[in-house]
Amino acid sequence: MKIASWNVNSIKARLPAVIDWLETAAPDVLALQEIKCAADAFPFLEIEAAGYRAAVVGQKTYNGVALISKAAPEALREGLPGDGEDGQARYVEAVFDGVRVASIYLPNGNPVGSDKFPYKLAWMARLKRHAARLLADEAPTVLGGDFNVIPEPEDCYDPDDWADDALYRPESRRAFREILHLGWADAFRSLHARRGGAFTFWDYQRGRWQRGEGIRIDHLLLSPAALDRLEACDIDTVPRSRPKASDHTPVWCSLGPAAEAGSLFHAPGEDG
DNA sequence: ATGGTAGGTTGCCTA
Repeated sequence: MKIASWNVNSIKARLPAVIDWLETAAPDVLALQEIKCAADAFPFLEIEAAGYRAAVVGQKTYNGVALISKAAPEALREGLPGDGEDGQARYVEAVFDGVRVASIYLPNGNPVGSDKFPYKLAWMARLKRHAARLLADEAPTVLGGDFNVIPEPEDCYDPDDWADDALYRPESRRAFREILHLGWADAFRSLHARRGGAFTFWDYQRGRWQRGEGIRIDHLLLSPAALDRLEACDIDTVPRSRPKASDHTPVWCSLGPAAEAGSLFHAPGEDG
């Protein structure tokens, strides 16, 4: 089962690129962020013509997330619990063939001196609470999305350039680690221990793509049951290389079949 | 110290 995440920076501007990627990469589930449109303005017909369906939590102009899938979504959750006053469209979650997948667009948080930074940290605290509850569920789970967090120095072309940015501030990185420490695994790092220079975002400005100066902020966090099934994970930089590209590129993972009941553990003495 | 680009909305915000 192939699961991917991609911040498309407007689904309308990126529709041909998304259709092309669905056809070439053939994910079972694709979590989109920054679709920048209301649900009733989402291009459902074009997505369905490509053989997929869409669960959309939309918003005009800003934010907006979706789950594109081959299978029908079950147990659909629209919005992150914990603040009924929060109207920003940043979270959608559903179960596909027994695997729960979330599409997360975590707040950017810049500039750090503004109220956007505490909003980011409060949102991360809400996400932590929800992520803890999800671990109590038996369904293997993938939290995919634009987390707007650079976890470690090797996830950035030049950490000094980002020292005071909300994406790299200690508070943001600590909150990200707190979620990991609940029992979630960064799928990319699980398979590529210290591979530096692997990025998912390159700023449109200053020729960052051409210079190879990116950051890794799009992540797939796996619950233990999903991590047990992890077979591959990588970043597909091809979409970022094309004309009219999003500033982000897809990250994907593939999960093998679920282990059968009773085969989860080795019998005593089996390993010698 | 600043500006550079892209997208959406509308005379400016977000990233």
